[in-house]
Amino acid sequence: MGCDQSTYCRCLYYSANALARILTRMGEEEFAPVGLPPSYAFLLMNVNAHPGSTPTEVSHHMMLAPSTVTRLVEKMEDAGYLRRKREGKEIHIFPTAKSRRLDPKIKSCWRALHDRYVKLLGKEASARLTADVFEAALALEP
Amino acid sequence: MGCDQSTYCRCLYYSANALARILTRMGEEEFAPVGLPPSYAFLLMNVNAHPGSTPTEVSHHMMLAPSTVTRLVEKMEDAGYLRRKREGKEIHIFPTAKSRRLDPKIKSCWRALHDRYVKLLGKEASARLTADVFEAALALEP
DNA sequence: GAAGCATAATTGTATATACAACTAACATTC
DNA sequence: GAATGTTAGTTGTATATACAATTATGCTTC
Repeated sequence: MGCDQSTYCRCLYYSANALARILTRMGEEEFAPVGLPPSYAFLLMNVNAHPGSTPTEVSHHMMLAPSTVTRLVEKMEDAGYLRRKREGKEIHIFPTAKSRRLDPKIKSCWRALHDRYVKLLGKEASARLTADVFEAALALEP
Repeated sequence: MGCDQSTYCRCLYYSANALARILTRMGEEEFAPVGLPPSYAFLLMNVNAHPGSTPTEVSHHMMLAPSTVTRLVEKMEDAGYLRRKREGKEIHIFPTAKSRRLDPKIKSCWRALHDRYVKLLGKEASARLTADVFEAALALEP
């Protein structure tokens, strides 16, 4: 697949998007046991680890736009996993018992996802790639 | 931003998606002069280079699902950039004059995008990263 | 040459995400 | 203490993308 014309595969926009799509699909498969798409599971994991975070904080942690966090939190509140508390102009997000109970399962799916790509890429190579990709994201961030 | 908890940034799902989102935004900015989002511009570039491709071929080149290609081509046909010709059970996609005329501009925006991230990451590092990311995408592809 | 299988493309519907515009609360300054 | 600016969050709307189901065509085999 791809790259017989030797131009696309030298484009980081193209390659990074291709990789992200593949990992998103893998993530959806591996997170199926928790009954939530990976982005929601990540949000719960984040709030479980940092109860009382504000949307702004979450958006920094997860490198997402604030409006995206609003959307995700909204749905998880409707589904009974999170609770929002207004305090002045800030909002604090808290996990419910339901979210806490799910935490071990989320973490085990997360490990399964990790193991799956490590098996295909190799332990060393995948660790290096992940670090390089993350570093590039930081360097390019506006 | 991100990664003060030292867990997320070791997750390729998370890092790859973060990088892809940043590059998508950069792409949107750099491709603004052609008046099309980068994914459409890429499609035109591909069809200009390979007139008569089938959607299946394009979906392989661009590493996209066939249904996504249908959607993209549809819009570009409506906008007068592409033309579909049925031949038996296959479809062949051709550029119109409008698409061919746009080609140099698309390529110059593409170069601008390239230059922009190279400036931030360095020539060597970005070439290596792009190659590694692309190779990983191939290795993980189902 | 009809019945069933295989392949190509499309459509209906859903997720993930963002930007720009807006609202609400707070801070500053005169 | 009213006018102005600033920050936090939300909402309206749009893009990018996919999966599963469907349609349309062609291929095989008996």
